[in-house]
Amino acid sequence: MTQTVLPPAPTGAPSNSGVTSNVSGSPTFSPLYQQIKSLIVQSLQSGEWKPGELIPSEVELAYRFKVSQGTVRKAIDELSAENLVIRRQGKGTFVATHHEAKVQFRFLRLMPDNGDAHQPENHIIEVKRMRGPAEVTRLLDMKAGDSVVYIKRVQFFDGTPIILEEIWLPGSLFKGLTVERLDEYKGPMYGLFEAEFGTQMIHASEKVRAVAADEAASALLKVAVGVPLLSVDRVAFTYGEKPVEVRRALYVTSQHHYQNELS
Amino acid sequence: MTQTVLPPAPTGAPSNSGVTSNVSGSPTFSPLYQQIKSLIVQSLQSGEWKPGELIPSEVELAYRFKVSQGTVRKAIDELSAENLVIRRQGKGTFVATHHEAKVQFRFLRLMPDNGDAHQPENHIIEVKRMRGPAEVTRLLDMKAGDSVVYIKRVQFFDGTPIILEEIWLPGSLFKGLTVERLDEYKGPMYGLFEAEFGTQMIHASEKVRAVAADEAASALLKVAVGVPLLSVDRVAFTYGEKPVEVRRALYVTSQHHYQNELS
DNA sequence: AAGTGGTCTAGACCACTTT
DNA sequence: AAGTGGTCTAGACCACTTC
Repeated sequence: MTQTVLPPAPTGAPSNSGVTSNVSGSPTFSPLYQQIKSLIVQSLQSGEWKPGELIPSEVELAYRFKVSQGTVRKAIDELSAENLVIRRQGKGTFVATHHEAKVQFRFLRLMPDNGDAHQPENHIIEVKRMRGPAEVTRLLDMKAGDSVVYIKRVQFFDGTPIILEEIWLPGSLFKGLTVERLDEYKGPMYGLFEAEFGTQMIHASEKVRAVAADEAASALLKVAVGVPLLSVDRVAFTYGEKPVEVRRALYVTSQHHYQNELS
Repeated sequence: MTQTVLPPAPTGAPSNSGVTSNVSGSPTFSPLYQQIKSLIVQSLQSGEWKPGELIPSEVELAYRFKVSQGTVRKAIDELSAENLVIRRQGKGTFVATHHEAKVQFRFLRLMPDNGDAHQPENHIIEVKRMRGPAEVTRLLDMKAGDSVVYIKRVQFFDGTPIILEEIWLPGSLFKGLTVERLDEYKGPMYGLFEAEFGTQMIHASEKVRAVAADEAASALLKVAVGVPLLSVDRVAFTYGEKPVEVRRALYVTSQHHYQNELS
């Protein structure tokens, strides 16, 4: 410990060549890794790397953005924590996709009280284009009266109707969406949205209440009028916190429950 | 870029002096920062640093554990992500406490449909010690028939009864818990558990259903029999994934909702 | 053997808070 | 000025996957 080697060439503050220079005192300061993160999100959003695909390695991204691998790593770490990408040691980093069981559990919290979860069976009741109701267009950040796609469906578990859903989507983003398209598609609806319409749902906000079954719900869910149902109002978002789906669901919770982890 | 400075003294693989040596091929391998994390959790659990208090700085912990500051940083980063500690730039890292609004929202997801959340008013109905029901002792990892503390209470928001709860706690951990103790305590119940009984709730798992109000719920929540109520069955855990509370709550959701973020 | 992400170190400077 | 966490770099080796 007596040696006092000459200090290495001072690296210190990064030069930030290639990315917005972080001048001290700059009002719009943001850390380099956040800027890198934004650039990666832009590439995800633009479709440069599609769901399920491999994105460039950390070394390659570091070279592209002219930053250190550690900075790229921190950016990807956060994207991984937000479930936008999935890291696999030895293989690389992949764009998250709804064609995976894990992801589907994140967006459907309904579990059977005992036994394992099965794939639900979809019965589309109605698909139509319409002027969006005021509340829907407000939640979707659209102009009043803008066109939306409306979907009504029932989901069966083991032959029993459990979920009744109404869904509203921006008409501009889901032009070719028909009942046939929905019927022929196997797997989760968000998988269809991702594969056929290039819209990736990355997070959602839900309001849950207990309500009584009305005549319509009673008929479709095969329960008596007045039976308690779980009402789940969802707004789902794609990249950039842009709302792209409004959904109102009713769950029969006599044999199922909504599972939630508080942490 | 032409200079090729002589390489710095090879540091390379860490010697790991002071902590379990990570011999390659060891069957019980775990990264250094995970071991550090466990040691920090032990200190939290033992009460060496109490809720709300400052823990030692990264530099100090690095010296204590004989690892680099970066390794301590990664350990604390994860603890911060898990809400066990809170980092404050310039000040230090603090042990998370239930005496904070933020934490309370994490454990009570009920929000008014419009307007701001107010502090609820507690009305304790009953507190007693009893032999734990089979399902309760099972969920709490206790032996059948072990002693538990039972609490029944109603919570009022703006003078209206909204929540009816039954709570079961291990008798051994909550010896002096009485109705007076609960009545005189202002603030969230988990704050009392933390301050008076040294038990810190760090996460919980909930099963949510819609049920019909029975006679008892009807009387206490001032709603008609049969009205749909949100049923929330919770198991709460302290350090080390140890279950220490079972709670069954009924929420009136005509003016409130259970808020949940899917991400 | 080569490439990927995962861990660990060492050192510099920045932003923020307190003394 | 001193101490804290926050950012950034550079380089090493490890664990895992594929060729």
